[in-house]
Amino acid sequence: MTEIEITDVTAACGTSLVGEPLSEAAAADLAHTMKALADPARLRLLSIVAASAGGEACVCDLTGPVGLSQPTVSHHLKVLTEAGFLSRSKRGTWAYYALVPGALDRVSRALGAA
Amino acid sequence: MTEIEITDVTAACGTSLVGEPLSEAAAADLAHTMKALADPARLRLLSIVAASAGGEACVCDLTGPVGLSQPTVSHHLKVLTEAGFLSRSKRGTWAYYALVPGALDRVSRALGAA
DNA sequence: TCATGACATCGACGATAGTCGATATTGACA
DNA sequence: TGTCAATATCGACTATCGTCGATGTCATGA
Repeated sequence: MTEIEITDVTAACGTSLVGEPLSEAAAADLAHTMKALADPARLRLLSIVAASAGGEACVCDLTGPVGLSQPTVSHHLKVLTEAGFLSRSKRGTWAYYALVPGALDRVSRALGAA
Repeated sequence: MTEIEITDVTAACGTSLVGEPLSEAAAADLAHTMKALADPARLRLLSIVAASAGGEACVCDLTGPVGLSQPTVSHHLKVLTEAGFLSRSKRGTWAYYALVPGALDRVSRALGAA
């Protein structure tokens, strides 16, 4: 992989699990998106960011609550960002992560919810 | 793990990602449920079962479309069944798998959708 | 310019997951 | 009872993932 993929979650938009059989490509895209959510540390990071004041949090605010090292937290945030669930804005020395609006809703719809 | 877990998907019911920070246990439960959906083969199996006539399909109808060996398909179906997404009913020599109604909807709601 | 602090990247390790061939199990049928 | 067909389980291999310590990068401020 030579380039960073962004807004991966949009790739699974329009496809629905319960409609017709997923193509091989659509299944791979959706699986890649779901894989970003298939980790307890990443789910907790998402929920903590969502519950933070201003809807954003920096890495230093996240390492404590999840009980993981700074490199590990940074890695998980990168996975979530590349999957299209988080956005990153660097201000000074700090990197603030925020939920991408509608990203989780797109996954919900891909799962067949109306 | 000495016992088979059933209706795993119900464990994540009532919790929402965007509400308040997930507890360690809730995150582990939801991650386990999402992990069952984080594989292209399993997503295709779910969609094929959903699109089958009568809403159910036997293993022999599934090995061909997904292009995997019979033991591998059987393994994926077991994961989906233990996660609460599929139900298994054996009639004669055949094992028919069907979608568990509402299972995917519960995941959608856990993701924060209204 | 140099030191400090926040974050990202690297390299490595152990654990887990997906896949297969071989084999066991179970039900149907002659 | 014996054979065959459908499915499940087992054992092994490979690949991928989560985690960490060490190090690199960059902005701030003395």
